[in-house]
Amino acid sequence: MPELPEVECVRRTLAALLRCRRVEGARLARRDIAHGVRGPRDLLVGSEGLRIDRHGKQLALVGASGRALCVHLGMSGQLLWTPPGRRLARTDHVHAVWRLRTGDAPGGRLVFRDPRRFGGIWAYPSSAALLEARWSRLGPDALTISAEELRRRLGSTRRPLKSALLDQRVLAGVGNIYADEALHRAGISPLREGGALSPGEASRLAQAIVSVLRQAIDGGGSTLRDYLNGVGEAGEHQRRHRVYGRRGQLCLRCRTRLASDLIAQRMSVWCPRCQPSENHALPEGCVPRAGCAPRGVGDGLSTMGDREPQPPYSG
DNA sequence: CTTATGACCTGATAGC
DNA sequence: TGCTATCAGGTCATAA
Repeated sequence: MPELPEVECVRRTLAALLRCRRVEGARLARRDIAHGVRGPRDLLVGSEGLRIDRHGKQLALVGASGRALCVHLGMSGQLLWTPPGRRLARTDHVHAVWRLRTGDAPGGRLVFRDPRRFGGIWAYPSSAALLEARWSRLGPDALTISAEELRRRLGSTRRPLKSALLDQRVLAGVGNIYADEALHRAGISPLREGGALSPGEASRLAQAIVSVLRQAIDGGGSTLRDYLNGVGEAGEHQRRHRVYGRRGQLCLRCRTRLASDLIAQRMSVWCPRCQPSENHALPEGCVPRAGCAPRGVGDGLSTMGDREPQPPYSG
């Protein structure tokens, strides 16, 4: 379910809470969603001063002792904190519960819920071990991707761009929603060959990826169905989607009817006019095609915030 | 090696 | 109302 912005919102809403709490106990309701968990310590019981990191769509809870627990929300996962004395909002599909403590007082509970069970948790003796076993296999975090690095990661792949952008080994954090949104903002078709981007196109795409992800984080993420942040709040960014979920409707930039098709088994939506599938070899910095209004003008959507200083995403 | 495909799950919704 | 089919934000193993 959650892509980078949603996972980052979960991280931010939990960071301060976890930093000043200790894990008093943990309960694993389903063993099959947990990996490498042999005892309570693997679930961070006894750990305090928890840090919460993120790479792409994955989270890591790291105790002061160094023990690390990777949490992947998969498609339908939630990591939710509930204050002391409050009952859980939902108890179905709750696979793990951590009982927290603040000094002598109860510190509430942290819950991992995942109806579809595409997510899970992975325990490691250290954050270095987690990095080595999991995060080293991912591409660079999409929130900080540069044009040069994006182009390098795409290499000479013949796959459609959409397909390459969804590959977490190329770039970590982009999923179906933000791939389509970024490609639309960049004016590049999802069908273009991944390895055939010009430096100018790669630059537009990298900027579009970073800015759409930042905007989405500012908007609290996209809540389409059941995404909630770490304290149970829904996001608002779905109201700013320009192509995702709008198949058959008109392009908000040029009023052309949006095209849609399955690419890499995922529904993809794009504007055939703003995002031509042929590379017209335009000079660097050129807006994709005549007839399209300049980006951010006349579409009723502000691009403010695109150039704000980059917020921290770790620690 | 790269790329494509189906499998893994549950729940919401549309259509009959 | 109740049934079935389809679709959904993500990976993973396996096959081509």
